[in-house]
Amino acid sequence: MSQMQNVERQLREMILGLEIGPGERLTERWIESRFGASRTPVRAALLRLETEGLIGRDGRGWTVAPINLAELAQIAVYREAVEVAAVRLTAAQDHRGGVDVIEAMLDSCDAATPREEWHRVGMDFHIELARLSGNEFLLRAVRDAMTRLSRARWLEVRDEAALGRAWAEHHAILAAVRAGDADEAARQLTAHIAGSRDRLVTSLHDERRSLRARGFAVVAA
Amino acid sequence: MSQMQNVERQLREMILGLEIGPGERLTERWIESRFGASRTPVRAALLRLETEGLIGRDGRGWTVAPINLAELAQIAVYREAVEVAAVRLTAAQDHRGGVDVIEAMLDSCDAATPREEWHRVGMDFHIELARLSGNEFLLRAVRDAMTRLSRARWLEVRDEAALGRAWAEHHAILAAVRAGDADEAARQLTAHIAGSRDRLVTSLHDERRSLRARGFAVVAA
DNA sequence: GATACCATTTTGGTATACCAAATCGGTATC
DNA sequence: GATACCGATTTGGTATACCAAAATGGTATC
Repeated sequence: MSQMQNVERQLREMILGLEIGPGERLTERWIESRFGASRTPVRAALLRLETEGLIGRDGRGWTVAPINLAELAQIAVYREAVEVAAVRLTAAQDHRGGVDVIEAMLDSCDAATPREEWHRVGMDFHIELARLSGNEFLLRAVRDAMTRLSRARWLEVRDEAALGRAWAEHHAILAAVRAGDADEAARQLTAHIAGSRDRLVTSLHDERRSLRARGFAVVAA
Repeated sequence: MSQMQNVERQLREMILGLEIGPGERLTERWIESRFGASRTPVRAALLRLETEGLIGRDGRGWTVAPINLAELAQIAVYREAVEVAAVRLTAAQDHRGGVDVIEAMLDSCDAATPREEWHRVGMDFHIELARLSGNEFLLRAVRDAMTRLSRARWLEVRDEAALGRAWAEHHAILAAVRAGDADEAARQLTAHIAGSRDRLVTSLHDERRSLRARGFAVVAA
């Protein structure tokens, strides 16, 4: 694997894992020494992460993207458009096998599963569901949206009940897809995304002071 | 303007303007000498154009993205999802002023207008319509889709009648938006995108031999 | 005449040196 | 004590040198 991919992957993990906080400044020299690569692959990695929306330019210089509540709301609208389109395509095909795999993925989470795994599976559910549509652009869009939501979802304070509700909604979506009922699948998915957005934005809005106290930049809605 | 932006912009224009043909190989050294920049900004520009889908990697080395009929069909599905979502949002708001501006843009094209301008306005119509939604992600998605469609639309053999029909459909969409009729706007837009896709894929499929004779890589559906 | 093989060249990947501009610290002034 | 100013430092932008791997072309062999 090239140095560029190495730096890109590790830096992305540090940002998504909040090891580098939202709003934090990055210097190419720091990354260079941190990962033992020269500036050339570092710059390449930064350019890619910029297009992913994980970092941005602050005049000259680089900044980790802040948590932006208005942006989260806009992403929900975007997600709904592409995910509903994808699930409608999938429901119109015969994808029972693919649905089974996704359902097994959901069921692999239980009380003993670490929170990190729930987080990953919660995103992969949407990505894998989009993949079944067979449309590369819808898949890419969903993956991109999930990446941008990742940190916010990680910071969200989720209670057991909310997680259980989300999983029930996931199952309901799959059931509709399996039945080939595109309208019902779209309805369930729309409701799920709206609920997810509301919980997310409410939680982060309530927690914004403590997040800022941790040094995280949070942009209000 | 930095060298990187310079190279990126000029190279994009050369690719979209078909001065560099679909499927053609690019070497960093050639670009370097062609634009009088060193390899550092050249590499940065290439990385950005890669994320735009205008160039891709061919093992080691860079290749201008071929015209891909299957991809064009997938983009149509993607476009429909995001453009319909955007136009529904817009119709639900009061955007008469914005609609007027777009309509004036359409009306600025007449028999004396060069084909290049029709091409640009035909894409800007969809981009500006998406902008009215106020959603950055839907706008970005539409802009991205238009960029990827640009070369194919330029190669398309369009007769006067088809262009007139497209313009009439544009006006119908705007009328529905102005009336606040989201369902009608969505219907008109969906039909417009489907028709556009059919004409595009059919035209390029018919012309694929002559395109290949011009040295353009055309991937079948 | 076709093909396998080797030397040469070319290419992308990387490291690094240099520059101008922005930033930062400290000092002098009010 | 606040502030304006100036030099030292840091930073991103760029050019360039070097390397290993891949592509190329020519040659020898069958």
